Amino acid sequence: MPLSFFNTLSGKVEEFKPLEAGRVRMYTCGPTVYDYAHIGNFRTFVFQDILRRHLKYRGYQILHVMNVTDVDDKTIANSQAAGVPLREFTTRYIQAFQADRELLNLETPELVVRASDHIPDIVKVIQTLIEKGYAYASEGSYYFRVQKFSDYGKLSKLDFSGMRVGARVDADKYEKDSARDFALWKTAKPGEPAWDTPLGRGRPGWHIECSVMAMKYLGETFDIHSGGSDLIFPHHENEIAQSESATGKPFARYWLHSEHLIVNGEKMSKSAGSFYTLRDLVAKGYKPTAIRYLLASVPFRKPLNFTFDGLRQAEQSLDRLRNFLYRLSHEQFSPGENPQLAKHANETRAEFEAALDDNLNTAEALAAVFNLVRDANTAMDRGEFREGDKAFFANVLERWEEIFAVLKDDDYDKLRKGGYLQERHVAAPPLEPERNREGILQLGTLSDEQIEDSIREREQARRQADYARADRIRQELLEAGILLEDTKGGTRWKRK
RNA sequence: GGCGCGGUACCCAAGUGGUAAGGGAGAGGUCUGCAAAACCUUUAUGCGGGAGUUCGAUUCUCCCCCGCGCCUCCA
Repeated sequence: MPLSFFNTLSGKVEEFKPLEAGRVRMYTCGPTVYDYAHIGNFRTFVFQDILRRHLKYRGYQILHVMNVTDVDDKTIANSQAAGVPLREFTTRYIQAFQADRELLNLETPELVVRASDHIPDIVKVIQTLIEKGYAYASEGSYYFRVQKFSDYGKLSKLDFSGMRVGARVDADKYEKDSARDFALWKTAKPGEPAWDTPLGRGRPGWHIECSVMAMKYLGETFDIHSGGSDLIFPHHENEIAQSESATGKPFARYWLHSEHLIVNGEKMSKSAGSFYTLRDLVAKGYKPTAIRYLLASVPFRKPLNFTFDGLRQAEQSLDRLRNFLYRLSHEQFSPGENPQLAKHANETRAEFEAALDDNLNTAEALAAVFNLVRDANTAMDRGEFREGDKAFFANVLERWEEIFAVLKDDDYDKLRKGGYLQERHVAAPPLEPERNREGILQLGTLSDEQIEDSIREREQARRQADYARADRIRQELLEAGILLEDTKGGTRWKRK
């Protein structure tokens, strides 16, 4: 099957063919930076990351633009509440967002652009819309006249003919000719940030920034646009209306939307205590790579029910893969090659590639690799694995990792460098008094040297057949979050 | 009410008109000083419910039930 995606616009899985051979122009809706992003947001961002990684894997050169909404009602309200100027306030959250992205191994798009840096571009497009009769002014604000755009509703499949106006009454309703019209430009309100422009003093509406920035960097027609399913209406519908009215050309060709993450079967909510940021989960001791694994493991078109049990399962699954990787790199095998294994390795690569081509079926891509791992482990246990097979397996896993980016166990280093571990000085469970006094057995605080010292101590005890002491050391380390495994090649340790 | 996404074993989850991938968890076993890891065996005559089409449906059609989302704040 050729590379195919479910396109919201057509409602079908379609073969993907970019406008320009070998090149993909892609726009993704990024965060509104009024607070830390939550794991529901990251579900979408992980999906977008898998998307861009797979496109790269398939040899496309990518130009990926992600916006940051840094001027809207929420950013203004929160910055004012914090007593910090808007620009400074949003910059803080952009930095926090980038730090979270790095923890989750999300690649940085070629361009990350801020709405507030594009005011003149926005004004120009609004002026075009006014000239073409799609926009009108009212009390200092400008609105898009939805009725003028006959294709309105083609993305969301909403039928507006004869539909009564929704129960929710917008504050701007009486300024608009029609309740469905939406703001392109909002006139300045006292005390709010505003720009002096030919349109008057004010700020952009929400939707226009994406139309403007996407077209500025990607052209009037580009390949892929994506975001969470809640953006289909009104945000993306309005982007299409504005952009296509301004240019007379199709806007984005493929629209990809990820389904939402829910928590314990319900929408995340602060009042229900089910609202989690990445930091919240890290503070609870979960690894970012396990979180990425969980978010990536469910195909993007399926709602993902987040539970802590599910997160623990993800950790276990990931450990299985990492354990195999460890065996692969640390065990010695007899010389030669096992042709059957090499064949299986190559087949596995074809399988996970085909799975991803099929609308990014990550679950199937995972299954292919687990099947290979099981068979390789079996071969290793039976002595049928050969030194020459290593390369095939390493290659398959490396290729797989280009997409999933979860195998490298560098969470601890990244968390420490990012200052995340400061929140993790949790008191260790009861331990031997003299060790506890040293203060070195707190969770996540043992250095590699300290761990290796303890392991040497235990090795000595084992040689002397003092298993009680050896087991005690192992238990202490375990309580400090360090797991030991005695392998043929010596004792291996890892951070739980 | 309209539109959309789902409902597969204890949990997560793939998938197909021809008889259910994979992961986690549990149980038994092998290995190990013991663990851990790994391996082997085992856990859905069943795929929300009902009717229909068919030689045959979990997979197609219709109706119904349930969960989630959207219907101008929302990834």
